[in-house]
Amino acid sequence: MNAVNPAFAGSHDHRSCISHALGAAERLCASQGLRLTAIRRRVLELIWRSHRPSGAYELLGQLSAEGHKPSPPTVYRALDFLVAHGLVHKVSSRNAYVGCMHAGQDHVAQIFICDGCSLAFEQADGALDRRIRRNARDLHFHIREQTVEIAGLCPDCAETGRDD
Amino acid sequence: MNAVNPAFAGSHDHRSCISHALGAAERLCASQGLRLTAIRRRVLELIWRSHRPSGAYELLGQLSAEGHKPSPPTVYRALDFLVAHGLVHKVSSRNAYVGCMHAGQDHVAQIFICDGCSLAFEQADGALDRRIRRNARDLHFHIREQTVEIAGLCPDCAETGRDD
DNA sequence: AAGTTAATGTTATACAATTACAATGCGCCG
DNA sequence: CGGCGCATTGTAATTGTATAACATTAACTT
Repeated sequence: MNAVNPAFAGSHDHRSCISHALGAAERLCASQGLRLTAIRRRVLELIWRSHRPSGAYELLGQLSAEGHKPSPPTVYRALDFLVAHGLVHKVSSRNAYVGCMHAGQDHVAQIFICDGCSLAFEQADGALDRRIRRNARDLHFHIREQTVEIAGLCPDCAETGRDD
Repeated sequence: MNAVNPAFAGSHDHRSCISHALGAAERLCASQGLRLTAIRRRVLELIWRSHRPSGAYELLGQLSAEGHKPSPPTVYRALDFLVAHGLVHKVSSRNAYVGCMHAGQDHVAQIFICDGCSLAFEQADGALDRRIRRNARDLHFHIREQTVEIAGLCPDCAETGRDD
């Protein structure tokens, strides 16, 4: 797993990232009877423009630039939908949103975010998840959600000395 | 480690929590040549009033109530100081701050936060930390900071069915 | 005492998120 | 077809969170 790292690895065919993500979203919505409406789809596409987490108002700005001019609740509702159905992850430490690389796969994600270039990479280490669940069990704590975010420097930025 | 859970365990002598935290802060500042100024100390005390993460504007309100009337940057600067020196942890998933239970002990914390009563409990599982560090190393990622937050229900709230 | 740096004060603003309510679209059933 | 019910979107206002930029004060150094 995680043999190659699409986000941190040198270059990758990002077009296929996008189409893969959109395809997965469509399949997931179809299979679960969910509606991937125009805004939801558009927000998902915008988020997938890159592997950098997007802020809600950044997305709002991009939608406005297209003439669409939605207001905050519209964007937040789309984001809520996408997050709720596992198509997008919220990056709490940045108040931003990034496309999920394992949509529809039932996983717990850990997200690495580079302080230099802002690229994010998602990992799904089951052993890590289990360790956290075990710790919770020992505390008699019932987990609803895990937030695991690791900030630092990606290989590129570490090498070139970029640090913010 | 973590034999007893001061936050989730039934009652505990919170007065000693506070004095322990303040004492640790004073010792740490003394030993590192840092200045635990009046606001910084006051903010730390306010944070330690409970084991529930406090929002910056909540602290601001409490300071105002005491006649102190600081403005946001003042509080954020105090918080930045406390976080930077490991006296307080930021709980990103809640935009709030909670006292660190292992100040000066060089650890990586995982924070459990109850959706029911908002109590937070800090754990420092070294094995978990090492696992994350190992994953990072495999990705050639240089960690600056880990954010590990687990939301759910504490033993009490799980039992009484409180869920928000 | 003057110079230097850290800390705080002040004003304004940027960014993030939600509340409350209105309007619209869409499926379904009679 | 027409109308009911529900999900979705639109709109306006507000609340909450955080920072920028610059002025002032306090403390430490020589």
